[in-house]
Amino acid sequence: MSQQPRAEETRSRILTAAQESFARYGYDATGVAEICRLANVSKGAFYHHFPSKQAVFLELLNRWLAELDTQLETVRASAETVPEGLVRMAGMARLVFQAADGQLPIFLEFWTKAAHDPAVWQAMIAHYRRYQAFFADMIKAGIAEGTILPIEPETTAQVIVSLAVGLVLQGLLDPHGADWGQVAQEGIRMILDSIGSNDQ
Amino acid sequence: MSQQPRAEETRSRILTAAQESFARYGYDATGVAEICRLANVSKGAFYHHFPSKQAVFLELLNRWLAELDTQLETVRASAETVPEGLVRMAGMARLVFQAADGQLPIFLEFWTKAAHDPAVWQAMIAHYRRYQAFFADMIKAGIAEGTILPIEPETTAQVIVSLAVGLVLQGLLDPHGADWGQVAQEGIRMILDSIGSNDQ
DNA sequence: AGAAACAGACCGACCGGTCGGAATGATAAT
DNA sequence: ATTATCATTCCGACCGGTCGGTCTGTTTCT
Repeated sequence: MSQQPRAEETRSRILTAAQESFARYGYDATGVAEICRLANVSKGAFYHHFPSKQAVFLELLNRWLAELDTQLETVRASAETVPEGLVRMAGMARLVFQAADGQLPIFLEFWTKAAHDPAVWQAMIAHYRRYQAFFADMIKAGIAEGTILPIEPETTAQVIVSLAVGLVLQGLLDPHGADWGQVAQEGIRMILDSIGSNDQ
Repeated sequence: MSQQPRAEETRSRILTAAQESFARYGYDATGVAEICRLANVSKGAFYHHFPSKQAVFLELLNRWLAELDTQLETVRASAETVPEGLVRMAGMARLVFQAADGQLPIFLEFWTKAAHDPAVWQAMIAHYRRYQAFFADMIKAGIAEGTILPIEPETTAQVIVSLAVGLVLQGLLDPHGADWGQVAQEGIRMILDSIGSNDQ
């Protein structure tokens, strides 16, 4: 696709600029011209690398989801027991809220677009269902290892994902309204309190 | 404001049309002309009743939040104990998900706009903080009546609101992916399982 | 040379909002 | 009862500006 080395760098600058602008102003409020200005790139270069503004958006979405994938998988692999893994993921939330300072709003853009745009929806739903399955698998593993009571894994997974999604949305709207990292910890603690077995 | 009876009806038709179109296509993708077409109203009439497209949006937001207010208050008043009230609210979710079929997407529009538009943000945050306080008060009442353990009411309230927000967002993205009403029930059940006292 | 990468003027569509005036209907003077 | 008056309500052509995307080159590398 890119045969000259500097092409890849241009491509990357476009993606970075788009991500920042989408996060700050929203997808619709961000013009292609504005992305080009931030990236120090001409419109010709933009449309040389991407067929449309939406294509940039979709690539950002896929990168975002892919990274979330690997992060979750890494934590799961590094935890001894399932409850410990869940608690550690909640702890990860703290990092997400501070590190991804200006990055979080784009999550909202993804979700909004998914609600109206079939192409975005398909990209989103595919990953999303995997998250449900990911947590359901964790619960099952917890039941198998005896650290979690034999409840319905799917429903519990949906509760956990709901909690996570809601936390992100609230952290977005009211970043300083609470210590969202701590709320995440507490939420997971409550859930584990309810579904965890005593003999661990 | 409206001195002739038919004016009020026109105003109402505009609001209804805008709500449907915002929900279906999103705020930005909805043109004023489209709203007028749906409402069988001219552009002149539109701008006679509203100063801008955003004003319509804000009025819809305030109506939406006000109704949520009264609904929550009604349930709280009708419940004997705090845990019972919370469970009943979770049960309400079922109605929300089916009745507000096409209405839910507008919730996402509200949130997205709040993230970028100061005017929308202020309207949103005011109500939103009241919800946090509302649930925190419920928890406090529960502690006072002895049905809930003496934990931090604010954090618990934030967990509950997170769960609620996350449920709505997931119901939006994947309406048939789960029985979201039941997930709501189960989520609340877990939380109560963790924070409820045994002597009730 | 020749393909890939880039530049930026340009285009047509669209959109929020304006404006001058036409219908409507209540009120009051005749 | 009829007409004159007048604010309210509504109409829709129109405007200024923006935006995504195209196109015709020019530059940069192999």
